Amino acid sequence: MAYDLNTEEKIKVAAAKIFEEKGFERTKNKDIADAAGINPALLNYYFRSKEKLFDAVLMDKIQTFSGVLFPILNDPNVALFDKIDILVDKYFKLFKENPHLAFFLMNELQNNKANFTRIIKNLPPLEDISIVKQFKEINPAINSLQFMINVMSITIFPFIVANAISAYEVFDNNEIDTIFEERRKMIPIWIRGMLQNNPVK
Amino acid sequence: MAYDLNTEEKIKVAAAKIFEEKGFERTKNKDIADAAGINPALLNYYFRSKEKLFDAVLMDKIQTFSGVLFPILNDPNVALFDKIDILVDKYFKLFKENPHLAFFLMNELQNNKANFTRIIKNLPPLEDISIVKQFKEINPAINSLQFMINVMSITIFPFIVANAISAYEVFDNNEIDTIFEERRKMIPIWIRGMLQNNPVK
DNA sequence: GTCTATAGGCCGATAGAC
DNA sequence: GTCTATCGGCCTATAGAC
Repeated sequence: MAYDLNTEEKIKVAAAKIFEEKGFERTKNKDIADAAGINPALLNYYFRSKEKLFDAVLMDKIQTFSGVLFPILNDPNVALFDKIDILVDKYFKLFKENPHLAFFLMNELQNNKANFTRIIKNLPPLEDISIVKQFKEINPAINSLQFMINVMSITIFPFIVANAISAYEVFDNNEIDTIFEERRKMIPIWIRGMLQNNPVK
Repeated sequence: MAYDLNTEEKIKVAAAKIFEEKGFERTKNKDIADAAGINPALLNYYFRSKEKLFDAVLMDKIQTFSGVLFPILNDPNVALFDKIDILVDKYFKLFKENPHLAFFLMNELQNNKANFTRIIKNLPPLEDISIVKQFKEINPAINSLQFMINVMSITIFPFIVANAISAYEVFDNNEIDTIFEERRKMIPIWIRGMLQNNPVK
């Protein structure tokens, strides 16, 4: 915890960490207060309620996640496999710094539909997004959406599982790093492989 | 709710459904009692505590999930791509019947480490599992674990997300069915494509 | 702004009647 | 076995002193 934060910022930083690890219900105001080194009553003083604090934190996290995603996917000046390369690279950095982020957002996507609905409804239609057009150029017969699903799946899902099982000591940290480092390099190649081998459905 | 169940079974069936949808904390004893059509006190009479009821339900669900997985992956009489084909097919059926199952288990993998540790520690070593050997036969240079991760990722992750976003009405149910039906057919082909295109790391 | 004290609600568990 | 009534703990929120 940095010492130059004001009380409001301390609360938000601590809350972000603990909500991400434990979710809304299992996080108690006292947990946040202890982590922030403040009195629990201050949480209500600054944020009115636990729920409003949570919403503020959630919005930040959604922004962090999608701020990585959309600018890359929708930049027509970046070629398809460069896009995938950059996307994978950025998500690997993001999840390394925020190991619970993917899991947390997955959870909230399920629990907290109101907050996500607004965001999803504001996205441009799929067929207008640059990467979707690029998939179609390479192979007009394929379903671009399926490839987007595949890229996201093989990028994000392993982080969710790896983080969940990290406490089980099936692999040590070095092994996990090696596995992910290899994935970072291979995912664009795997996607290429999927595309080449793809007949009309 | 079937009418020929005894009270204990009614409670467990109702609990399985609601715990799967909402998780442990957000599920109240009263929710289960209402769904089962019984008095909330009976939950404690039969299962002693909410937590013990949850554990009983969780064990069943882990059994359902892994009961699909391991017999297929470890059967040396089934060829590699037949394995993948069967695996994908079975999981698609399972998740269609239990839309929240993958999400629920993902969650508990994170929250409920004690219950999973025992199970994971009892698995055979990776290199002894039939499908891992078969990956190595096809291409000795590849890392089989990575392909297992890829198969599980592109199979399971889309169900987690699709279910979570189903309330958002981005796609209607027919579209979602079509997308998943295509995935069911394509996943083995995609995996083949990944393998062919894979140099030594 | 920050603290202590406590109100007030919710919920799991149990006692005890039937 | 099943019900009603209630206890007791936990936790969020707030009143009020400093």
